[in-house]
Amino acid sequence: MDQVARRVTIADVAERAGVSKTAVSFAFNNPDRLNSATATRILDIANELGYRPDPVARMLTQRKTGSIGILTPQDLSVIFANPFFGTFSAGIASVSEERGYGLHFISPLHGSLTRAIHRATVDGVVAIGLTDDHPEIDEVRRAGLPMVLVDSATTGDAASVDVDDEGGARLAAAHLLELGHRDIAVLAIDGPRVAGSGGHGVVDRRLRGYTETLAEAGVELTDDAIAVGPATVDGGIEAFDRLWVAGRRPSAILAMSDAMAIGAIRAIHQRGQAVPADISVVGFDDVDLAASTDPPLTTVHQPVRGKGEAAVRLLLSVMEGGHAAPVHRRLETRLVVRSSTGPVSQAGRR
Amino acid sequence: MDQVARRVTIADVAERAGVSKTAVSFAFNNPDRLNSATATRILDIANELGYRPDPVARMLTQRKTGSIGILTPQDLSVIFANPFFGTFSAGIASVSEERGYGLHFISPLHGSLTRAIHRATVDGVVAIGLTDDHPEIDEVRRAGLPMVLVDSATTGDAASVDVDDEGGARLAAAHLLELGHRDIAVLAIDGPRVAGSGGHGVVDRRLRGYTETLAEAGVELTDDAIAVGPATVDGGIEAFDRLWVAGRRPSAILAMSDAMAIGAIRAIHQRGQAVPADISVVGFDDVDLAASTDPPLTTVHQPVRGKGEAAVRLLLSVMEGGHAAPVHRRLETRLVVRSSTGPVSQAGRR
DNA sequence: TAGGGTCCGTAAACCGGTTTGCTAAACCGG
DNA sequence: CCGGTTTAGCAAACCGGTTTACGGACCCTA
Repeated sequence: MDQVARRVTIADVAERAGVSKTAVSFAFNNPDRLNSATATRILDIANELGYRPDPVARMLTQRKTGSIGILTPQDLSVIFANPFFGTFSAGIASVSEERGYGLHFISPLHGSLTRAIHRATVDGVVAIGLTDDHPEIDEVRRAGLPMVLVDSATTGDAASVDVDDEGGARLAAAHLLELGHRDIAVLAIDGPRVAGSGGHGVVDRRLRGYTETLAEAGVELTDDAIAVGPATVDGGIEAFDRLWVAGRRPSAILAMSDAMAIGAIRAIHQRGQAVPADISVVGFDDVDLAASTDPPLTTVHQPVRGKGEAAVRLLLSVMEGGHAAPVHRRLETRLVVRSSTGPVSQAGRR
Repeated sequence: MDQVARRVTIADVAERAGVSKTAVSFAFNNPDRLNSATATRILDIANELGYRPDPVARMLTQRKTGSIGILTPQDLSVIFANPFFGTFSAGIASVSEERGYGLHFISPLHGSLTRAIHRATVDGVVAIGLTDDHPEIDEVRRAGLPMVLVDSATTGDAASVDVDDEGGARLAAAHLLELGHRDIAVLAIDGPRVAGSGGHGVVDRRLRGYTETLAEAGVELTDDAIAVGPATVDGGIEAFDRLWVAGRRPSAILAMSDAMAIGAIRAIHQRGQAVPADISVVGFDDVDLAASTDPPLTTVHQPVRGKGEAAVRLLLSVMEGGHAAPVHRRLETRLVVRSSTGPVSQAGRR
């Protein structure tokens, strides 16, 4: 027994059964082509030998992998820390599982998303948070992979699923204005390449919604009222703290994600302030737990799970049919008012 | 141009460059074997043609896929709804990304986990929540894949990572006893095959911790004080509601996951009761958001992210070295007391 | 000038399956 | 008994790469 346990191949089964490889292959994939007695005999022997067709070899000949990729421009270790992503993934999974596809997450390997793309064995890709100008998009395109963009900028020729970010942001800003707030700070999501004007699509759109709505009410949103961080609880804490130590004392916060909003609330409490008595906070996403936070979060609802489902459905239709023109879907957002926002406080306001 | 856009293969590049396939392969993987001028010329031509080595073909010859699998006995669409899993995945991702591995999620396809395992192209598997007696474990073993079990029953011959579930559960139960609670209900996690005594390892261990600790104080935990549901917010809501409509009015709840605990709190509020004034709630996991719920959750802390990291590290060491004896790691749990628990109320208790 | 090393490149085998003709035998009605 | 149709199974090509073994050219040394 000094022999290393080699994998059982189709040839082993064929030899043992006294038939050709073809016959074995047929027994598995096309039993009707064989005498049913032979087929079951082959299957029995295969089973006895513990033979399982090598999925990689199968992929190679069939030119399909049976799984779809989820492309993220940031490390999964940070993306997964955002509850938004869990819900989004649940949406993705629900339809891909139903359709028999596995899930493969593609994230930058050693800093290179391009490298990760070339290593990935998938039949199609859902790219989340990649803007059109990201060079990696071309990489996927050149690889000949069907793709749908989620939360990008929908100008391109690829199919896409988005939500009405700008509209949602406007609702959030308008809500705060209505409550009398004038000194408002923004907690923005930190993309991998946030600098520059053409940056992160979602961030841009939301920011535009905030800025314009405030501007229409005569309130200017200056750059130093915007703090940036990853879309996580810790990111929200740090972003708010940076504003605070810089001396800003806003009466309200517009956070671009619920995770950041929750972080902000935590940081606010740590500074001895109350929400919403001293500072109001509005989130974005309306994740599952937003209704259960202390205080329950006022936030912009987007159909997170539905977005994932729609993305995969669209991807599958691109993979199977191939539309003439790329489809762009835009889902609705709405404001959900809970208890983290309230009228601006008289006391302590300058 | 009626020609379908065929993928550019290594042969195309070779022909165009007037060299052999071998040379092209070397240019990519072993440039030193070639005259550097030739190598760059080949690379240039490859680039110009838009050639990318097919990852599947590469996998086949190299006998490795460059990605690790995460095996879950339940549909991802429900697993991902639990914030625990996001954090756990973040842990997994952080070390697998660092080591250059992609992530592939393996969940039951059309109800069959076995089928999913055979389709999966991975170099190793982290199985979460699979008990030793699950037949799928053998399937992985027979496929010759290195594997580590997380949250299973550590009796087997496979490497494993667990936490001290029973100890944590004891702390939770003891805490409630100390506060004077005697009428206590349990919200248990619903596994795919929860029935039977040999069922879900984690559930068993936690339940044992609850039961024995209560029993030592003379409090019996009867079957009708245990409600079962998926480890999600909705699962917690439904489980509590079932207890409620069955007429149970416990003064405290032991939930096996924070998501369920939060669901329970929501359901309790809906019934017009207060937490912890009327009913105390203890969770399990201590997810990121547990400190931010209303009220902040008293819960059993386990190092969720660390568990993911440890699992992958262990898996990689199995894949690379291959230990003589399987390693079993057990991480600590501890009770974090926040505000969802309080002394049993005098009023209204029978 | 023979012998021995590098350097550069190639042909062919190989990874483990699937699929496409093709053939030989059995079957079938007339 | 004969031509035509099924039925059952096979050999070989193929998917797209990697790797081994080999050989020619060139250089150096004794």
